[in-house]
Amino acid sequence: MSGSPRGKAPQMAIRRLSMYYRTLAALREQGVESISSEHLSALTGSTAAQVRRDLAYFGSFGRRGVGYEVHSLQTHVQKILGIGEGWPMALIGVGNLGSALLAYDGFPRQGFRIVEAFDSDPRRVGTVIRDVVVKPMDQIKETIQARHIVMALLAVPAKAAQGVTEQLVAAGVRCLLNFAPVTLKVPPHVHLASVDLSIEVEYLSYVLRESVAEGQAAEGACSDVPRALSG
Amino acid sequence: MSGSPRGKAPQMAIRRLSMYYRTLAALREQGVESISSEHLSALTGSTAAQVRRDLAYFGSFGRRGVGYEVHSLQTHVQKILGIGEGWPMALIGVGNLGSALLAYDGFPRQGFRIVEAFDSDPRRVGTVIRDVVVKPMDQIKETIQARHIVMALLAVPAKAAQGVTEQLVAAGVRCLLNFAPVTLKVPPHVHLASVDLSIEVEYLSYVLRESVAEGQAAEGACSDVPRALSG
DNA sequence: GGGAGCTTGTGATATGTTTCACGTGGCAAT
DNA sequence: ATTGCCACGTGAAACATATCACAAGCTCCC
Repeated sequence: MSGSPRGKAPQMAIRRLSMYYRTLAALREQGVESISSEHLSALTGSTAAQVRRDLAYFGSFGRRGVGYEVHSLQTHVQKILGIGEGWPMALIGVGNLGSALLAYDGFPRQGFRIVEAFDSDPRRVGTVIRDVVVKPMDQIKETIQARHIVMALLAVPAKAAQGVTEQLVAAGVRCLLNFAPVTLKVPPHVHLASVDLSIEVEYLSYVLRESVAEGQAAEGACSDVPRALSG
Repeated sequence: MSGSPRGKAPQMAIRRLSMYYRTLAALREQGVESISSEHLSALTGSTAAQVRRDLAYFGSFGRRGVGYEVHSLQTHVQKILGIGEGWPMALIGVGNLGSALLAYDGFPRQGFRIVEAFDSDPRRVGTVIRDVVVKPMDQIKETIQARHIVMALLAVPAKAAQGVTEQLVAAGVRCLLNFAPVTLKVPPHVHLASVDLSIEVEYLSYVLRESVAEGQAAEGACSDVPRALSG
């Protein structure tokens, strides 16, 4: 019954599943065949109960008294997350950050690939990075529709972000990962996640200031940042 | 009484304050002098009650019947977040991502500056990017201590991350923003936040899969990703 | 000065998430 | 077989966060 959620999983649970997945992959490479919720939680900075609960949202994958079989659990988590569907991705904006995203080997390793890249700068159009040819912006719609791309990475300047978003939505994109420091408006059927460096740095600035202000040593400042999946 | 929190603010509240801050800065550039919680919430993808509550954790900055004075509120939020303390930052790892971080203009704009960069690759050591000279790894400790750097951005390969982290902690760093896809272990007095691209993409993959599976049109798929500060 | 209309700040409430604690099932060894 | 131990799965409790709804306070206008 691995496909039937009992109740719906919190977003944070999904994010933790990603971490479990990565850890399981590493364990498998090391030849580890079985693991307990206790051990897995130690490796991912979670708690044993949390690991069990997170998995329980989707089914029952372990054996009482024994633990989880690494390979089987990895496969289940992979299915849950939709890794391996091999969703092709488009990248918009091939500046410093965009280039870094193209080169990021974490994506292909997890089964995601940037198959198209776009930029508005004529000097970048036509260049080839990591086997991907940079195309001009006016080819977004036809390319995305032709290749049935549903996920896009948005690495354009803040000012251009909303306009590009609308083009992408019009082209049929269903998921957006935004790197621009702006609040994007998208229709309800489009899913949006954002990586906002300023927010992360300012959050650290806040906790730093707070811990300095409150005598620092006192009340063992928690080093965990739940939302940011510390670690 | 702007400095006295009544109860402690949730992490998410802090992250939203970052968004309010950015929005207020933009409003000020546009010459807007006053704003209501209703309007501010619309601009940041929050709700009016949430805006008021988030601010109320730190004081009472508005005027009933009127709203908030943009400049004054921006100043207060800036103080709360510790922006303007001008914490100098160190960057470890000047690969694709590291270079992008050096070039990211969102940091200086918000008052954060990368003042030192390090890399283990001899070919990169000595190069200058954005006025920052790349130094070898063995100078981490002395440099960080000499310049009293408390925040570091970690853009090294996953395998090197834990080792470098320990060097940084030993050097006295208090805050780490980690970009490597690993679970870092840090002592309790060190604050840690992570940006993990695989987690973001896999989360989108999950919600996409979910929305496709559940008939997609049904029950207006929520496009908001609280943790990721959608938009 | 007084009333109308607006928006904040905040108790109370509802919702969501994590943690606890233990029943259940499974393995190993005697 | 029986005993002892282990670790999962899960209802219930505790905790955290978000939402509601309204009293308090301000401004403007008459």
